[in-house]
Amino acid sequence: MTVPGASPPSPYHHGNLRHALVRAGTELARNGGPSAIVLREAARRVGVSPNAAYRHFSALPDLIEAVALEALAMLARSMEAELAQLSPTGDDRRDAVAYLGAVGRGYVHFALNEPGLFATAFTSPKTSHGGAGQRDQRGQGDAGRSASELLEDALDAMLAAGVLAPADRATAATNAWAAVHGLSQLLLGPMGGLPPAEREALIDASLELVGRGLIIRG
Amino acid sequence: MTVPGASPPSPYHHGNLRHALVRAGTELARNGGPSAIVLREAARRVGVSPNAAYRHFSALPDLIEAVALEALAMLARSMEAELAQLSPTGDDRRDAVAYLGAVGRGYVHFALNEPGLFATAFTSPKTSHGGAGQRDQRGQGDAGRSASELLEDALDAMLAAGVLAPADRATAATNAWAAVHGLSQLLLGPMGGLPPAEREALIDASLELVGRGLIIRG
DNA sequence: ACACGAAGTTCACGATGTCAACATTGCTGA
DNA sequence: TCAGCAATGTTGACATCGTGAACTTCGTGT
Repeated sequence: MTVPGASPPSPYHHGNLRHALVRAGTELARNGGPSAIVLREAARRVGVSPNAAYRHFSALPDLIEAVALEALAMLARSMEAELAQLSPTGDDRRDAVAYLGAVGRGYVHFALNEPGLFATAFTSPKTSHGGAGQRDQRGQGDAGRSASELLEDALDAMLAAGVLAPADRATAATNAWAAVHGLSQLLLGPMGGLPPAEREALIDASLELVGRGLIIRG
Repeated sequence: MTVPGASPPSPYHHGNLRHALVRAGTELARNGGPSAIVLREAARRVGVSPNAAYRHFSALPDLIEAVALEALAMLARSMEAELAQLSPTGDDRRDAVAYLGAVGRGYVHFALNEPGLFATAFTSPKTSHGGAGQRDQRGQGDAGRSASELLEDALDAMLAAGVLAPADRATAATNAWAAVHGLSQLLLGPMGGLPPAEREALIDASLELVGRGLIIRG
């Protein structure tokens, strides 16, 4: 019987080298961040010559970009996981806010659990130095929604439930994203080594502040 | 006439190699970010052999760290510049809030004007991958205050003026920092290429949200 | 006057990204 | 069916990088 995923034993023609290299690169990035993604090492782990990679990536930054996309997908999955353990109360207003909170928590938790991949996900393409770029809409989770789409969904729900002022809708995504992204960055960097308890408290406080800023006063 | 800053013509013994290397490294980081800091290139620009650097830095990460500190100082100076063009109204409450706004604006503007240095400033020491680390309290501006100290000053002023609830004081710094840091990151990355007008508007909206979240309701 | 230590230099090595030329494979059209 | 072709890997080579070891210069204190 032929196993569906297994490639027939051909020393040449790996089967799906591209995926294998991305996986290896992801593993490298997991500890060590984007700068730990080393083309030769990835090839070595896959058991292929270094230059074979050039059949699938124009150069190193291309591999890194592919890994970043993979990381982005994992981010989305982390959010989905948090959303999954949400139990709707039936109160649309409350549920919408809870939705947003779950999205935020999924984001921060991914950053904390996978610092290397998180850093890689937001290492901008080419030139590597935080420059501009919009890889954006790919990197989807299991439900086929990207991280940014999940956030937009939450905000739409809030708008529909009437807890978000229409005037704020436009900037809400950026503001919420910024708050959560910045928090993650700080928790990983300058405020690393914070005891988990305090950390969780800080996350909650931060998410609450986002809420306070966004939610219609009443 | 001997120029004050010029070192006497000694081919050996550069005079202040360390500073020179940091300056060269800073220039490299300015375009290209932390990964563009190349020890050999820095030495080359200073006109010295690569290994001379090892008399002043234990290894590459040490140089990068020094450049990061320099970048942090520039960040503080950017904030100070924004603060300088503030004209107090005499209304403590209003002034305190304006102070916080200026700090935030200085932060974001530095990030936008010097993306490479900004990225370098927040590249954590060693291992390079966003891990933990607290270089923190150095990297001061011209007034001798670090970026984080300037932020704390603003919050203290708000507390004194009664626009910040004492209960919020503890988490305020992190929240404000996170919002501004995240915004910078987004503006540089996924939302790069945003027309300057919209960008400024977004910055204002974001800073206002921070205010809304922090300022005592009334 | 002179040894000594700090600051630079040269030589050398292993690793990396990438180019050019060559080898192997599997599919495809006559 | 089978020759040939494009895709996929391989080998060899090169410039560059970070870094260790040994040597050289030079200002200084005794």
